Amino acid sequence: MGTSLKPKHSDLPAAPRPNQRPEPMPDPNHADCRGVASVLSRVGDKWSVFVIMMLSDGPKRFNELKRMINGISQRMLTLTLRGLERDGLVTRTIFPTIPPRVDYELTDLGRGLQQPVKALGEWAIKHQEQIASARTRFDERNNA
Amino acid sequence: MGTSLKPKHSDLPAAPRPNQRPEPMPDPNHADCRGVASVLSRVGDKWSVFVIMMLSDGPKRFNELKRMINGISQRMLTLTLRGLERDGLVTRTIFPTIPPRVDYELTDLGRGLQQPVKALGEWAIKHQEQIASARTRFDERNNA
DNA sequence: CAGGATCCGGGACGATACTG
DNA sequence: CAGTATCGTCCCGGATCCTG
Repeated sequence: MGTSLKPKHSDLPAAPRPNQRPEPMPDPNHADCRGVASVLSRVGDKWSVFVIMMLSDGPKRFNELKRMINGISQRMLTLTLRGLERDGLVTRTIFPTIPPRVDYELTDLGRGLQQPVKALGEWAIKHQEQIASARTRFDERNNA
Repeated sequence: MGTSLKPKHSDLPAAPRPNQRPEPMPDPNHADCRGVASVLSRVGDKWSVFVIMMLSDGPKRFNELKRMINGISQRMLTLTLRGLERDGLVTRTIFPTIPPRVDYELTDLGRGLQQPVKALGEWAIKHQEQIASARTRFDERNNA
């Protein structure tokens, strides 16, 4: 698989990323497939994307992010940040002050990822109406 | 959220897309957020991406896709194709022959989506080593 | 303030069996 | 061949309580 650690079955507390399954491997021409898929999963993860977006303009603190994203639980924020940190997309800097302070910041890699993601986001914005109407049409023509 | 139909709670049989949750809305500046997020989810969905890839070079039949993707269950293939069809990314053409034959083909919209997706894929390939090593480093430095 | 530990429901997904 | 129906499992993710 590539991403997860497979703690066997249970709910490993601080799991770096409880994502992905055993990964049956779609048998592609390129063996890169798995790695690519795991990156795509990152992008498909709503929270990860939002966090990356919020970090666009400089480092942020934990609760700062939590407030900005509004709707994320602290559990998911922690998990998401751990995942991003694990992939080398964000850095986590601890200030041993009291009360404690932790800053999260995009790495160069993370900033690099922003570009293709934004491209996709712009495509999404540009075509969201087409998609929305396609959906309603499909739904209408397809229920009693 | 924009993608699903919310059959209330149960497992609606032919649900266009049993994906996504109630969508707490991350309170972004742009209201586009939801629509964009749903598109990103599409891309994050491994199967959807693979199907789109396999359809790059012309229309394919159901079992043809199933064999090409190898590892996908017919259930997920059906669900995935329905989702893509619903979003107007692929078309479904039925030939009332016997035995039945159904062709799936990318729409212009679907082909358009390929480009940003490929951009992302290329980024992923280009940096997968960085990410992989970041992961192992993270994992090593972080377990007893 | 930043996050670990736990409990728990619901939905995603696979496997199997059946149909037009 | 191209699906649909049903069942069961797993695990994602929210809510809550606790700590340094």
